[in-house]
Amino acid sequence: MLGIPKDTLRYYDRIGIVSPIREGNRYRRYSKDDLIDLMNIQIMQYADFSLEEIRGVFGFQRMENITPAYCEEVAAFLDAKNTEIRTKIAHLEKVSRLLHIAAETLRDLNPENDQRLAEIVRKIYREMRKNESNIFEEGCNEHQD
Amino acid sequence: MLGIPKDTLRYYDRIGIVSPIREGNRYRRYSKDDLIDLMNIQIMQYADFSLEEIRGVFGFQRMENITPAYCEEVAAFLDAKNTEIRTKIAHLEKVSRLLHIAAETLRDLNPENDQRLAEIVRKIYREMRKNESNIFEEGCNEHQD
DNA sequence: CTTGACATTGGAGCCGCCTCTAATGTTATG
DNA sequence: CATAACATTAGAGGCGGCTCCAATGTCAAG
Repeated sequence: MLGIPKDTLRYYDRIGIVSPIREGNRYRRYSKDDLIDLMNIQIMQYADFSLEEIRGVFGFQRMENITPAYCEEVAAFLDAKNTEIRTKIAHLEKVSRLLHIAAETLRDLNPENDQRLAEIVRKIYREMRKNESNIFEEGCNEHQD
Repeated sequence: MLGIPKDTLRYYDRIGIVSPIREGNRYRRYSKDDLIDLMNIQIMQYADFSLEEIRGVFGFQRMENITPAYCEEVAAFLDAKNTEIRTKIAHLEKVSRLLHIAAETLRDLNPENDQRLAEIVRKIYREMRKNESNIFEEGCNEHQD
């Protein structure tokens, strides 16, 4: 119904994310609530949550304690995730600019493009390792790609 | 020097991505060119390239055939990657909006927010499965999260 | 009652990218 | 020349999320 392969359903059961009841013959029987859970899982996966995170949310939600405090807690969780997503977007934006300039430079070789590419590469390199010591400054200044 | 763990360097050697020459005692000796390769690898990894893709690029580049045609080929490769990145960004933008609205809805429960959230979830659900049949319309219309 | 199509299980394998271990070899230092 | 601190290797393990397999159990149709 949801397009989830059977092996995946069994996997979810195994790791305790969606555990349908069993009939007398040990066959899994998915209730409406299970289906809703599975749909929520699909949405949360789309939204970049790991199964671990999803399990965390569901673990709490299954108790019927839908208090304002709980809502706030979940909202804070979502906000944190959103911050993470925004960081990823910022990273990808930088990468996109880098690729654009790199392609441009390859297509139209001139000092100005070279300059811009070298600049952006240096910037990225610096920020890639802003938490490390800069030991590497010694033997690498012939980096003239 | 570059902050790359030794195990990683050995791994790169094994998979043939950066293979330094060996001294008489079989110890790896990294030349300046190797260092430059490694820096380029770091940049390309930052830019979301897999080692497989990186190997592809390097395999060609090591021959000295830096013809315009080759430049164009690499540029096209970068463009393709950029398109991919832009797709990812678009996806994450959608997710970010979803998370924002979800958090808002949790914090301020009212029909209007509910409405917007349901709307966006439905939209995502539809586009998540635009290539599948919609068999699932039958038993799931009580999805009132 | 047989057959075929389902279900069940534990366990292995896959992907990319490391990361670690154990057994062994080489080098610098005291 | 002993010892410590490096290097080497093959091979295994780990992550997350499946995916597949073989051996077995259950059920509906003919």
